Amino acid sequence: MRVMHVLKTVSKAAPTSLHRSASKTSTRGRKSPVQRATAGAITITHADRVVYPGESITKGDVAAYYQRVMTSLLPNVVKRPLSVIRCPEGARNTCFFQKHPMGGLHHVGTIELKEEKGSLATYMYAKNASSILELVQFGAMEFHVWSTRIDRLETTDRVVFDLDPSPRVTWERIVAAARLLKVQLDELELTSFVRTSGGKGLHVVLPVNPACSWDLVKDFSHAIATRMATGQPQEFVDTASKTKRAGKIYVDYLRNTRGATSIANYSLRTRKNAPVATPLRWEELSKIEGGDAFTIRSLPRRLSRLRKDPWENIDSVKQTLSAAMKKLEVGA
DNA sequence: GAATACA
DNA sequence: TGTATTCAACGCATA
DNA sequence: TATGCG
Ligand SMILES: [Mn+2]
Ligand SMILES: [Mn+2]
Repeated sequence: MRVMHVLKTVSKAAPTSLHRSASKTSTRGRKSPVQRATAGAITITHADRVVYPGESITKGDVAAYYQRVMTSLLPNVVKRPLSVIRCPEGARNTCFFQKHPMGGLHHVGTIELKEEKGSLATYMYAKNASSILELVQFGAMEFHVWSTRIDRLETTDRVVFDLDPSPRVTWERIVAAARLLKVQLDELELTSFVRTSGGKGLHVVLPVNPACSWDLVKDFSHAIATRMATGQPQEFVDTASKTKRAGKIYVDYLRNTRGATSIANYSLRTRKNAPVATPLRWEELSKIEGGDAFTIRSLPRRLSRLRKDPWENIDSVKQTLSAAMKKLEVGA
């Protein structure tokens, strides 16, 4: 069984189905009945190729995973500039970060946008399930999004605090860091959300609605990061240097700049056990084992168990940074 | 993984 | 037709 | 200007 057809989603209510074809010769010569019958579907070639060697997880498993989580993945991905990490020969071989579209894509949106140097470049964005699955066919494993939307690139609707621990920081300290951050945001009357990164750390994310300037989210998140690093210098740093980070947690506020990306909810990571960046309820943090607690194996079970996405209401929250920013300036 | 160059 | 080669990012901060 | 970093 070496090719697989992944059908387009018909509607949110109807789950997608997945067809496997055992035919190896059908791809040669005239189009086979199978290919013709699945017009509009995405073909996954080399579905049996092992892409996570330690776990014997195949490219077909990755496609099936993304199909399974699709209705949860898409809301926070669609119509946002999208980059991928591709590993055409598996997570243990050469992987690369890709932001520009490659030849052969038919279901991925493209947008010309101005880069920092002033020139235009073409970026990708997901339009629907087919966009994601086509990128999987091209070897995409991880999905990274901008904190903005393609129809209003100069404003942002997210603040992302990326808590990046040095290797020896314990999980308990990372959880404490996220909770401390939440308390500070609560005091500023800002609602925040938390997710595992799929790596070692956590992300704390707040919606900004209506969307605001890049300058404002950067200044705000920088001010918070600096306050944490100043208040508890034994625990936090606000610069990326690994040397200065030793034994501490880097509060990475630089996700909050035009062109920066963050891992998308429900994206896999190219790490051992195929972990998933997983949105959580704050109350769950006490029983989570680590930033890689949910994996390609366990996440679908979690999804079946939950009645709604923990971040379901993120875009219903109306809040801005202006009042909070003023309080910070006064307190500084 | 796909496009290209070449045997 | 088969096989080898090449390519697939960018912006910020710091030193 | 050249890395380190995500
Ligand atoms: Mn991180
Ligand atoms: Mn290859």
